[in-house]
Amino acid sequence: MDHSKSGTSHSDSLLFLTDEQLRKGIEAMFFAYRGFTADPDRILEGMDYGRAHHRALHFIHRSPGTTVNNLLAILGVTKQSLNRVLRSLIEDGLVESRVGRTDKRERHLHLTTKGADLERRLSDAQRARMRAAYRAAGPGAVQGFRHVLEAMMDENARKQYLSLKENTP
Amino acid sequence: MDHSKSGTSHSDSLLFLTDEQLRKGIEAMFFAYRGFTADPDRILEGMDYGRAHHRALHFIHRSPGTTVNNLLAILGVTKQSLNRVLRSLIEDGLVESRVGRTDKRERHLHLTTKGADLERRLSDAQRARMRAAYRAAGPGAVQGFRHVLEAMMDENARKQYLSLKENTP
DNA sequence: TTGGAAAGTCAACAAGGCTGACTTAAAATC
DNA sequence: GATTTTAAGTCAGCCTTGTTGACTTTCCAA
Repeated sequence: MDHSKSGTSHSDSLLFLTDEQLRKGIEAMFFAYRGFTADPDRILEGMDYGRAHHRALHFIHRSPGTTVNNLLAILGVTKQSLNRVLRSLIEDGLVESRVGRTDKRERHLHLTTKGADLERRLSDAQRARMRAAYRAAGPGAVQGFRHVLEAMMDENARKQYLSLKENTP
Repeated sequence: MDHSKSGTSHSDSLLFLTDEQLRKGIEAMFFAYRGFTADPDRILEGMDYGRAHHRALHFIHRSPGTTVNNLLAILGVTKQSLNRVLRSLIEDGLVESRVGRTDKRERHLHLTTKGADLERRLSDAQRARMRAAYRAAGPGAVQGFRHVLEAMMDENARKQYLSLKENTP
């Protein structure tokens, strides 16, 4: 517990961090995450879908042809939990599940036109908020934001995050 | 949709942001939030408590004597949802509910010694991760991180965030 | 040919959200 | 002083999204 005079804003390279500063960061994460999910949540309410469906659509869009196992690892949920979500998306014709060519046990997931449409609505909203936040915070802030978030991830998640293709910062 | 040459990292003041860059930010939020909640979740698993209890403990610790209505506004959940959480915390002797002096309808919430102990365990873990992330990202990153998160909040949440006392950045 | 991996399914449960309806006590207003 | 409004609490029931555990089918690989 290092209580350094409470409220000193030294940004020297030794980086003294008071409990106050750290708590502010923690609370910022809490409130910001609510904003981060608010727009997609609003779009999805009324449809039969929720945040879990959004996440599936996002990562299938991002990595077309990904396998179920792959998606499982990225989302960090159980097979049964993902299956419930995936089943409804496939039944409703938003996602297509193709039997693997080389390994026929695998299913490769793709968005249909309908699925891509919804994904676009959701990600447009989310990108718009992100863009506004970046603009408001200024050019320097963007790098710092990403660096702190990356350092906050679990080792495993960071590897997955970095290995998602098109990774040109 | 502005596709500017894909992957150019201009940090000029006009701040051209490609969809790729924005998507990376979105995914960073997703993976980082998992890390952010991982340690408290681990501590709480096995106890009868969850993330909702953690949040209540955090904000009661942060604003001792806060009323139920106040907490409701900060957490952004319904009375019934918060009540379930609060009830178990009070029954187990982690939180004390005191009748208001001036307005006897109000209940003012305080942590007991036992409640403060658990809160400390949880926030120590969360602060340790935050501190490590800040250190890894370097001095400049901290400001950027906070600025972007603040700009990402809903108007309402931002006001609540800023009005939480001891706000010395 | 057999063992193990990928996918899918059924059942049951828990946490933590929600709505709606209603009570009690006390403050505020008319 | 009577009435209305506010703060808190409660009961019942529902939904989403997570969990375990058990089991099947298909198919690759040793």
